[in-house]
Amino acid sequence: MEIKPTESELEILQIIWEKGQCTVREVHEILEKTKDAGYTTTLKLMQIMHDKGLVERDTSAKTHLYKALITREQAQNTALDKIISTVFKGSASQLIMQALSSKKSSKEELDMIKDYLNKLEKNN
Amino acid sequence: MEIKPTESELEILQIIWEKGQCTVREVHEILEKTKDAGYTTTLKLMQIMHDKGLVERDTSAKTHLYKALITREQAQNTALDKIISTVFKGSASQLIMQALSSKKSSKEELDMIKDYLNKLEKNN
DNA sequence: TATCTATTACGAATTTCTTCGTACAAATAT
DNA sequence: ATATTTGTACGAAGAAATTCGTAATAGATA
Repeated sequence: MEIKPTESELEILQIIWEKGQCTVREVHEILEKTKDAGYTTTLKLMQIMHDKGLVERDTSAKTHLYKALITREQAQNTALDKIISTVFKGSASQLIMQALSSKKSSKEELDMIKDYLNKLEKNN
Repeated sequence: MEIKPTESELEILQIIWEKGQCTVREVHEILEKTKDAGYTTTLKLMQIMHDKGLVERDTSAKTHLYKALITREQAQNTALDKIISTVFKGSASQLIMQALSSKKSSKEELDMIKDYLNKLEKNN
């Protein structure tokens, strides 16, 4: 089975992940800040996401409540796989180095990454 | 100015980056191995890429020669920015950790990354 | 109860991306 | 010279994603 949310669907998922569960109105209000689309557009998108099995919803009340059916981690991995194969020649370590060099993390973040690396090497 | 190659355009760019420059035929022959589309489809896509300014071409001979106008690094950064903002809550270090944990690199790669980290911290 | 408002349903228009067929031109082979 | 092969140009069909308008309905309010 394939999970490949579209661009707009990811924008919506992000909001749902953050909140845990959402009404269409809540999603739309947040979306509106950065995007310029009508309420029914958001509604339709969320209905389509439901058809695709990306979200589930509780329809017991008039206002439906949506929850994500895929985790952020799943979406992260799908996204990583895609860009690793399309722009990083299949090399995850290339991606990591590029992210390190161009996205400049703080010292704390770098330390965290280093710790994690050490832990990884120990477990081999 | 926005550079956002589509999925198919990236597949083509990848081949051009690899070879430096390409004819449509060369690109198509490689594409064919993994994809199932006609020659004129590849041609059309490359013409569109030219219209968009993603590639330039030398039309002095009958068979045109295409070169990339954006670098792999640019495309990598655009792609990274996009997924960092859509699925990693804006955190590059999150992306790095996730890549480390789920894409398991070899010992050599891990060492390379660690070296790079040390170099980074020194330069601060 | 009657009216107003918020919400869902859904078809359809729009836009973007992909694919292909056909026409024509240049190079090559017969 | 003519036929065949190889290439580009380009319109348009097809597919996928996004956007919106309108209708129906449930709930809230007067």
